Amino acid sequence: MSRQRLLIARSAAGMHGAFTVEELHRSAQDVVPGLGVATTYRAVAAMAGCGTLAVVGEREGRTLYVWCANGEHHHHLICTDCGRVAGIDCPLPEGDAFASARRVGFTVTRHDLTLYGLCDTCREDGER
Amino acid sequence: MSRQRLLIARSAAGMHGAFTVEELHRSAQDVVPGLGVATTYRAVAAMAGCGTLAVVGEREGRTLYVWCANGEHHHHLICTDCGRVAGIDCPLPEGDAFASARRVGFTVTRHDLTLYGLCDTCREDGER
DNA sequence: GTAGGTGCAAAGGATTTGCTTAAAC
DNA sequence: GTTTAAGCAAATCCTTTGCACCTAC
Repeated sequence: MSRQRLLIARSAAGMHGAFTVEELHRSAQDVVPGLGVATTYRAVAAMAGCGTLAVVGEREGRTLYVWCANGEHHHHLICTDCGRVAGIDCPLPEGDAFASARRVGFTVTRHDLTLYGLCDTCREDGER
Repeated sequence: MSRQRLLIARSAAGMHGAFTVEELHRSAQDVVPGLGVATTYRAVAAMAGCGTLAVVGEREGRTLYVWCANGEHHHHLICTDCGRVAGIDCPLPEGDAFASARRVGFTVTRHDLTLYGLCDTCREDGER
C-alpha cells in the first residue's frame, strides 16, 4: 500500500460524520500536499470495494461516504443536521423477516438500510 | 398538468421494473415524438418530489427509479437480474425498533430500506 | 524488475439551466 | 391574460481515463 493510500485512509477514519470525496480530498491534502483528486477517487473506490467505506446517501449530487472499519453486518444512522454517524445493528428480524418477499416469489440476497434523524446535540439545539 | 407530463407519468407507470431517466425518456418518446430530455428530467423531479417515483439505487452511474403510486409507507424489492420490482411492507418492528439508535442518543425521523434479490423467474433461470 | 499507484490534464457523461415559444387554466 | 411547462442547446460539474513517471515489494 502506498503512502498516499495509507494517509487517505487515515484521513477518512478521522472525518467527523459523513463526507464527500471532495471533503476527504481536502482533508487528505493537509497531510499530503499536492495530492491529486484522481488519487483520492481511486482510493475511495478501493476502500468502498473492500467495505472500508460505505455509501450513505448523497448531498447536492455528491455521494456521501462514511468510514466503516467494522466488518460486521450493520447499518448507519445519520444526523441530518450535522452529519454525525452512528453504526447500529441490523434491526431486521432474522427468521421470518421477509415473509412478504417470499410471498411475491423473491429470494432476498442483500439489503440496504440507512436511518436518518437527529443526534442528541442537534435535537437540543433545535428545541432551544 | 400538461399533455407531456401526463404521458410521461403514464409511461413511468407502464415501465417493467426499475428504470433510468433515459429509459423512461425513450419510452415516453414513443407516445410523444420530439419530447425533450429536459422535459423528462423535469417531470421525473416533479414526480420524485411528490412521491410518485422512488429512487431505488443506481446502475452504471444512472439513478434508478420505480413507479410508486402507493402512498403508504413501504419499501421496494428489486430483482438484481431483471430489475423487476415488488413493493413490500416495512419489515422494521414498530415499537422498540430503534433501541440501538436511542442508545446512541439519536431520534430517528426517516429511513431508507431497499431489498435486493432474485425474482422467481430469474432464480429458476439461474438454477437451470 | 514489474505490478500497481500517482499526478496532471483532458475526456466523459448524466443532469441542469437559460431562454424563447407554446400550451394550460 | 398569466402562469406554468416545453424544447433546444449550451453549460455545469462530478467522476473517469490516458499517459508518463515513480514507488512498493
